[in-house]
This record gives sequence, C-alpha cells and structure tokens, in this order.
Amino acid sequence: MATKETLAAQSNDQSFAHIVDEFQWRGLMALSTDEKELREALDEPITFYCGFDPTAPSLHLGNLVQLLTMRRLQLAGHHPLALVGGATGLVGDPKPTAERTLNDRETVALWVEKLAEQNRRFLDFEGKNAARMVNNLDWTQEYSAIDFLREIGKHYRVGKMLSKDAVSARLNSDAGISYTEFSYQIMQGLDFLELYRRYDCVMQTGGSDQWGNLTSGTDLIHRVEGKSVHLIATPLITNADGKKFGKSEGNAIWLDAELTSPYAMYQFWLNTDDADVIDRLKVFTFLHRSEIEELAEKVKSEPHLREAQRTLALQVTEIVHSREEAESARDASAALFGSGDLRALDAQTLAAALRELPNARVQKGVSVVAALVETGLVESNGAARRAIAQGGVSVNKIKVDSEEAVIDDLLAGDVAVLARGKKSLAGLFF
RNA sequence: GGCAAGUUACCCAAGCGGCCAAAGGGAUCUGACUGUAAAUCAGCUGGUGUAUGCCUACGGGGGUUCGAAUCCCUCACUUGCCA
Repeated sequence: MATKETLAAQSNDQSFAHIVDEFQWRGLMALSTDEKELREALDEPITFYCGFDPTAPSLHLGNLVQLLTMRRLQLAGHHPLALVGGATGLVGDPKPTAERTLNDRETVALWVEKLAEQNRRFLDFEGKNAARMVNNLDWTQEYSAIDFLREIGKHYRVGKMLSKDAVSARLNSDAGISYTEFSYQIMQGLDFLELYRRYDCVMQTGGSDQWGNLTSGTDLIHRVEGKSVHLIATPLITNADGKKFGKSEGNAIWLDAELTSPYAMYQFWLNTDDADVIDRLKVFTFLHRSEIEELAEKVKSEPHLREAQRTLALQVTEIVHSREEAESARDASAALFGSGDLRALDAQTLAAALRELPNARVQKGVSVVAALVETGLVESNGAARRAIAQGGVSVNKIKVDSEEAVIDDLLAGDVAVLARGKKSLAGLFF
C-alpha cells in the first residue's frame, strides 16, 4: 500500500490545548463518559479500542469516521487496538429495522480477514505506539455456555438490557428481536472487559448509535473490576438535506477499490453539498483549523469554484487509497468534466482518464444501447432505451437522440466517452 | 403447546378470483434551472426490439380453477393474546 507517506504526513492540530478540544471542534464527540475524567485519562498515553463487525466484505464511509478517529488518537500518542468482530459478526448487532440474516462462518471469517487488511492501511502498526489487531473470536470461542452465563450473564440485568435503544426500538416494532441479537450487547461488553484485562485498555470509541453497546463494556468493567473506563462516541454523519450520508445512487461507498473505485470515491466527495462540506473536512481530513477556516471563507465568497469540495475529495481519496490514485482521479475528473473539449485531449491523457471510469472494450459501430449495458451504466436494454428517450445519454458530450444510434465517432486513441446523466461516465475502448 | 393476525417490488403500503407487472407515498434515476451544489418544477422506474406474446415477481412448496397476489392445504418466519 502506498499509504505510508500519507500516514506520515498526518498530524493533529497543535493549536488545540487538548485533543478533546480538537475532537469537539471537529464535531467528533457526540457523547462521552465524564469529560473531566476523560481529559485527565488522555493526558497520559492510554490503550483504547474500536470494533468493526464483518457484516460486509468491506468497510464503508461510516467506518471511516471510526478509523480516522482512531488515527487521531494514535497521533496524540495513544495505543490503538483495532478489533475485528470474528465473534460478534457471527451474532449480529440489532439493526433498528429488522433482524439480520446470519452469515455462515466461512463468510464471516473471510470478511474478518478483509476488514483486518483494510484496518492496516489507516493506522500505523509500527513504532512506539503501534496499533495492534485483535479478534474477539479469540476469547469468545473459549467460553462454554455455562461459563458465559455464570461469569458474564450474572452481571447483566435484563431490565437495563431491555431499555437500550437498539433493543427497545426492536421490541416496539413488529419485527421483534431474537435472543441472539438481544445478547449482542453482552458480547461487546465482554470484549471491553477482555481487552481491559489483556492490554489495560481503558477507552473505547464508536458510533453514537452504538452507545448502548459501548456502555455495556464500561458497566461490566465497573462491576467486575471496580474500575471506571472511558468512552467517546462519534456522531452519526447526516446530510443537511436529510438524505442518508455515504450513499451514491442508493449504493454504499466502500473503502475497497474493487467495490468503489478511487474515481467514484473522488466524485462522491466532490459532489458534497455546500452546507455539509466544512463539517466533512473536519471529520474526514487531517487539515488543521486554520486551513479549514480558510476554505469555509471560500465557500461563502466563491462557492462556484468549489475549492472546499476539491480539497475534500483529494484529501479523502488519498487517505483511503493513495496520493497517486487520488491525483489520477482528480485529473480524470478534470479532463472529463472540464471546460469540455474532449477532442483537444491527447490520446494518453484520455486513455488514462477513461481507465479511471467503468469501461468496456467494444467494436466500432456498436449500438449506444449495447454500450450502455456493456459498461454497466444501465442495467438492461430497456433502461438504456429509457435513458436515451429521456435525453440523458451522450457520446463524447454530444447528446444521443435516437435509440438506434451507433458509435462510430472516435476520439484520439480510438476511444469514446459515454455518459448517462451528467455525472455517470464510462469509457469505451475500441 | 393453543388461538388470532400477518409475510406484496429498494422502503412503507393498497389490492382479497379475471380490468394486476400489481394503487398511493417515500427513495433512486433523467430532464429544466445551476456551480459536477441546494431548492423548485416536470418525467421515468421488472426483463425481452415490440410480441392482444413470453419469462420473472406478491414468504417456500403443493392444490382448486378456463384463470390466483387474491380460495384451500402445508411448511417457515413475525407479532399479539392465552397456557
């Protein structure tokens, strides 16, 4: 991974007297345990953890908030434990809407590997406060049901478990909740206890929607070990227009380049709403306060230049992928969206840009409909014809006005740029 | 274990023998206006190049019927009440 330089370049903003101040300015602390004690605890290097459950083959943008929060704490001198949920992934945390479908063990094991691999790119696993990777399957699978019930279950009061939002929401919905998912909070509490015992881990970070599961651990440690440990919960990222953050065309933005290309990642951030872009810079980049405040001014004074969005897109794409890939995505974006004369571009630039896009190899004279389907820009021939009928398709920036149109007008290097709508582009190689 | 209600497309939800590829809403998508923004307005949204066709789809399987999302049986799951 080419992210070593990227990691090395990251830093916290030293103008803040305390990391908690920076977290608050960045809007990263939605909830926490007692702030005074938290600040005191963070004055010395501590070990903390954050867990990631394998519910998919890749982490997504929601997880990125956690990864970057961990990295900020690492930069402040603390020791991160990145936990992958080999055990909790087999159980499943309660979603607000419905019971999860259990994945089989092989799938979960595979996803655990993938998540661990992704984690390694965002934290430094070398040096004096190197991050470490742990898997809760390591201590959970040793437990017999009897031991679990006697040693752990005895510390949990059902009344309290029922009162947790994640559980009560489900009890009050017509989906109900299984004992399996109901038990999830205990598993997570056990994780914290184990990490406390094994690594002297005294803090956990996570999303605020996980608050009930986070406090499960602090309560358990308090009961069993008589010790107060700490929590920081990051806010759920929401868009100003009320739509769900982290989705593009209804699909999640993944951190895996196979699932979401660097170009798609760049485009996603570039399209950030003015009303959200400054908040995003605070949460998703390591830019310091002065730099972000400068960009905030520019959003007000010259919004059409979209400098904040450009900066955000480049920064995050670099963090998730690499500087090279971020720059390629930026250049491709500039070439394809820019002032617009595709014919002025030389073959090499054009080919490089098109490789960033979904693309396909086709024969000269291919129908536009077939090309749309081939590149994955639409899902079926019918959808392709519909898109053309709606005036949403263009080839080399020239609108296609017939469903029977074919492509025989090529750009330098025998390529063509196919577009569906304004933002979905694909490359055609002949 | 018993009884009752329920399981419809991405989500919510109507339909209760043919007029159902399935109302309505949300969401996505497209167009106009723009700054690759927001808001607003308009339109599309199962597949198949065009067939009163065929295929897929109303939880799974089976049946009744000329015809089933709709009726029956059965299995699974969900919720509620009773034990």
